[in-house]
Amino acid sequence: MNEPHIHSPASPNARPTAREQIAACGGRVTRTRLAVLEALHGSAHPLSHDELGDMLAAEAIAHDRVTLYRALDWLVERGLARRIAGGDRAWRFEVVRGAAHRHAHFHCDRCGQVLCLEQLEAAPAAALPTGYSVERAELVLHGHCAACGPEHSAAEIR
Amino acid sequence: MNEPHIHSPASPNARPTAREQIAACGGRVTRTRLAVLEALHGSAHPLSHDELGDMLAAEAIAHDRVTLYRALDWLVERGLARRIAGGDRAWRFEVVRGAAHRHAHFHCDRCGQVLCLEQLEAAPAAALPTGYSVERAELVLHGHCAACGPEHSAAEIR
DNA sequence: CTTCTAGTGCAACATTGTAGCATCTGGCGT
DNA sequence: ACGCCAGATGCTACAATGTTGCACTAGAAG
Repeated sequence: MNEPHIHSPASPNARPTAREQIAACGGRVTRTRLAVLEALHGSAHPLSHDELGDMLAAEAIAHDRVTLYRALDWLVERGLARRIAGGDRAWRFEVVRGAAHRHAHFHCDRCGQVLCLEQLEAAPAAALPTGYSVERAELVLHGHCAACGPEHSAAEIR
Repeated sequence: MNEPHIHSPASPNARPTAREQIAACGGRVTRTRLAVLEALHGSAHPLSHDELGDMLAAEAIAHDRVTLYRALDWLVERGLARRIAGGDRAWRFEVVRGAAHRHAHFHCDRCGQVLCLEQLEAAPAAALPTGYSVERAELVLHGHCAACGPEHSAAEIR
């Protein structure tokens, strides 16, 4: 585990660029990693593989699903991104903004959209049997987003 | 764990048997549903599809993965069972014991075991954007269980 | 510019879950 | 007890998501 707090020499207080973040982790700066990290930085909500794949395809960058998987794995492993398990069995990814900042997520069961709930902190450990150790907590609220409506069956959506 | 087998059709206050539960939902009492529901009732922790499949195979009941999927879907749909998303992309299932009783779960990232944390209620809604509605909250703690050890890499453990 | 190896791309595979359809059977009426 | 038939089952085939192995490409260091 290392410190991704390497700032650009010119602007020590600014958020490091994607390029700087990648280099600071000892990895090569490749178009795939760059594009993925920038896409995550630019998105208001966590992105699925599929969404990222579409974005990269639009930029004619990644021509392979596997490359994307590996780039994401690398980002997660280096602490630059975080993996979130949605209700379906597809991962979502978001950038890690603050070191210890963990927030809950909202998953729309209708359209699959995932939203960050910055205000809601995932409450950590309660009474666990001895020998158990908690590394992280994931709090996911399920329901319907505004676009999908509270209850009326909007069959035409999606 | 706490299975008081005191369920006769004549005692309306006791917990209904699996057979009664199924019949009460308007479904046919088949060996698959019966075996699945009883397996869930008898288990201290949520069971994965795989585990259930093995149990049914041992009893020579379900000869098909699909049948098991459908039986579980039916139980969930009728409110007799509940589906939990683990860290991997396999569902776990547990019986619904009390109508509104929702508890958190612990997922061992090493062996995949899931544990119920009865004391820990999944804290519901916080500030959500207008138009969003929450149906349920899932709180999952991730870490290592006692068998897998807190940090030493026990490579021989699955 | 050359070299070394991390990263990429491809193909094949693994796991988990669904769809369609023929067959069987639990519960019902007779 | 008998037969009916929609609901359940058991196939096979398929879909979605993620992983592994290996040959090839291209960052970046010298």
